[in-house]
Parts: sequence; structure tokens; C-alpha cells
Amino acid sequence: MAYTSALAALADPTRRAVFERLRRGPVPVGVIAAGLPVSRPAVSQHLRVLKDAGLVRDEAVGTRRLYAVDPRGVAELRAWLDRFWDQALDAFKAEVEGKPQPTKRKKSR
Amino acid sequence: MAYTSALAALADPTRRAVFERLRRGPVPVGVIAAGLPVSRPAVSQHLRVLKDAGLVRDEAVGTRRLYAVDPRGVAELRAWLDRFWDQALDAFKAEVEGKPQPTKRKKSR
DNA sequence: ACATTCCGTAAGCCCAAACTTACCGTAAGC
DNA sequence: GCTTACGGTAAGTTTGGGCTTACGGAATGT
Repeated sequence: MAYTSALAALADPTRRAVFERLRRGPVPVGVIAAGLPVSRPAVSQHLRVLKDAGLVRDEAVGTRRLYAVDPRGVAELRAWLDRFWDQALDAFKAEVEGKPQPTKRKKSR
Repeated sequence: MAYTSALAALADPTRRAVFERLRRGPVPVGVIAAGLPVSRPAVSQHLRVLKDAGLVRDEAVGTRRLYAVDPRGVAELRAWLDRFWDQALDAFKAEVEGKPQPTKRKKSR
């Protein structure tokens, strides 16, 4: 159940900006920070969270580290979301076909 | 771009529990709160956030309000996620086929 | 060897948000 | 009518997390 940490990771706007920057391809930390209004250590911390969530993988090349989107983390989130997708469509279809009983209120106790 | 608030909404564990409870079908607020270790007002507040994010819709029936998953919010999240999915697969394929240039370091400035 | 570039980590601050208690409105049952 | 069940809102408290500054380590270039 790593989708929990993935959702928590993508909740933050700055972290989402980092993640979306990675969509174009592998990028070193400094380049990411240069395009954002936060310091480089902040970006490092965000990348750590994304990595722990399985959304990102890194590769050391010289003194730099290239970060890239990890398809596995994205796949896990997708799978979790799809469960809601299927159910919601079923419920919607069921409601269109015929309203159920109005559900009586429970007696006092 | 309502996926931003949707991600923020699903980041909280309690709110996610509420949302997952709704996966079985429409439920009144009290029933949700009964199954969670938080107070009923807390659940009300969480439902408000989920509703503002477009993930949930509500329907008044008597003194109760039935909450249910809103497929539209889920669809929006799915669409956003899929953009990463496609890109990540492309990048992975490109990397397998042939490593790009090692990327020289920039001179001092 | 030294200097430089790149990056991760520690410590600390500060604000957003999740929670509780208390209150009020509304609809249904008697 | 009154009472009771249900639920949204306000106010206040507290904890978590995102940020900065400062530091240390590792690899490259000369």
C-alpha cells in the first residue's frame, strides 16, 4: 500500500512542480531548483519524499544526480484510482436505471 | 486544474478512509463517523473538502445527507496521472534502446 | 594537492490544517 | 405543538511538515 505515501507526496504544490518537471525526462537537482522559487535543499528534500514514495528514481552521474519518474509508482496510483473509477460508474448506472428505496429512518433507542 | 485540490484532499489518511468508505455506495455522515476514530464534525469537514475537490457529491434525503463518489473528479485525476504514465514509458523505452550522451559538466562562470 | 561544483543532511522556525467541543438549524415522529 | 435524530458551522488548540541557513562529503578539473 505505497499509494498512501504517493498521494501524500503529490499533495504539495512545490513537490508536484518538481514531479511535473521530471515528466520531460531525467534532470539534475540544480536544474530543478533553478526553475522554482525555493532553495536547492528544499528541492532535495522534496525529491527524497518522492523517492520514498516510489514515484521517482535517481542515478548518480559524476557529482550530479539525475532524477526521473518511476513508472512503478505511477502504476500503483493508477491501480488504486481505477478501483474508484469502476465502482463510481457502477453506482451511477444503478442510480439511473432505478432509484432504490427511500431508506426509512431508524427508531429512537 | 481541479486535480490539485483532489490530490490534496486524498493526502489525508482519515479523508482517504472516508472516501474509500464511499466506494461501496452512498452513505450518510453518521454512518461514516461511526466507523472511524474521529468525531462526526471532523467527518463533515472532510466531506466538505472532498466535495470542493469534486471527488464527492451529496444528496439531501430527509434530515440526512447521502454522500457518494463523484466519477468526474476521479476521471480528472486519472487523466492527469496518465500523462505521467505515457511519458514514463516513453523515457524507459528510449533508455533501453540506447543511452544518450553522458552530458558534459558546464564550465565555471 | 587545491579549488570548485554539485548535492544531501541537520537544526530551527513558522504556518497550515486536522481535531475537539459547543452551538444552531432542519426535518421527522409522537 | 414538543421532542429527538441528523448534520453543518464557529472557535480554539496543537501537531506536522515545508522552508531557510549552515555545514559536510564526494567527484571533477587544473
